[in-house]
Amino acid sequence: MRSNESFASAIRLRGMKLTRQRQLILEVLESSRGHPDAEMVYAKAKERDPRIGFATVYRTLALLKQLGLAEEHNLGEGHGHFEAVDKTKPHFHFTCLKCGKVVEFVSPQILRTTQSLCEKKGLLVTDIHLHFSGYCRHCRPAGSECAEKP
Amino acid sequence: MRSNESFASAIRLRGMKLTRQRQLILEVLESSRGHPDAEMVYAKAKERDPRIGFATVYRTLALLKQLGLAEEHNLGEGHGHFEAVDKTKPHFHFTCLKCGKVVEFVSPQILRTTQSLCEKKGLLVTDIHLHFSGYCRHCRPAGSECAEKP
DNA sequence: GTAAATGCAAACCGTTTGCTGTACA
DNA sequence: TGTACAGCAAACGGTTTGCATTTAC
Repeated sequence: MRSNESFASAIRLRGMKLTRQRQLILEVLESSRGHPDAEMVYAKAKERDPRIGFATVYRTLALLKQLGLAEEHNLGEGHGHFEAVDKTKPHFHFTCLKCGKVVEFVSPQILRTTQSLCEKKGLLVTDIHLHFSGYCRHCRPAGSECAEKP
Repeated sequence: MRSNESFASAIRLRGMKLTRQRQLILEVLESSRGHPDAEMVYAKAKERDPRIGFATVYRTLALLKQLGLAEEHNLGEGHGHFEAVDKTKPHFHFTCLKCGKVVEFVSPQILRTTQSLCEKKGLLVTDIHLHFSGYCRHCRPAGSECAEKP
């Protein structure tokens, strides 16, 4: 909940209001371990505020994205998945095409390479969405050429 | 149109039929320079076959994806964009958040890093979707910290 | 008190599906 | 000629919007 104060100040800075629902949705997102979609956020929020509506969830998720407190990812399901941002830990996602498992990755090297590409082309990169898909250790067809190291 | 024969054989191998519409949609995709969405593909196809329908476009794009002849990308617009695959040239996309321009990237280093991550975790990667967003050279706010090299 | 946000339902938009007629093999 | 496909329109699912009401400030 440490981001609650920064949320409050960012909101007030813009002349917006810190409502019960907005706080709730941020809390739901921060306490979610995985990558909930809007429906899951709605369901979890509804447990604590049965009167909350879908529109509020979507509007608040959009607001959190704008404020840099949440990220939306396309994990290959055709709809958005959300995640509270921890700026100290940028990471990427792998989705198994068979079992649907999502694995998170950290790769400082990819961040570095991206930064260097950005500099070369004069681009200011604000977001990196790197999404792998394929087959995880357990769903991989036997004899596939990607060797597993012990 | 060099992929037409491989398209024909791939199709026949599966007991499917090589229709006028399927050939047309592949040709439209191959002759498109950018990253058309389904609607743009439909519009271009319709110029040459006014009776073609949306369903055929979607079904054929899905087929081309399955056969590895087309890729679908999320370029941050909330709907799919398509591209004919040139297997010799895997690349990534940057979208400018202000002017919408899409820049293509090649980075063997990122491919290598990805491959190495894949090996370490025992994952078989079949697809890499790397999408940057931010501001291009012309839309970048002045004084932004990402230095441009001459 | 007043501007902004909520909740509801309807609209929206990209995509998929069921069905009947058409055309490839 | 038989089977897969096309075209149409209706359904679908996720998301957005308009509007009356509520709420934070």
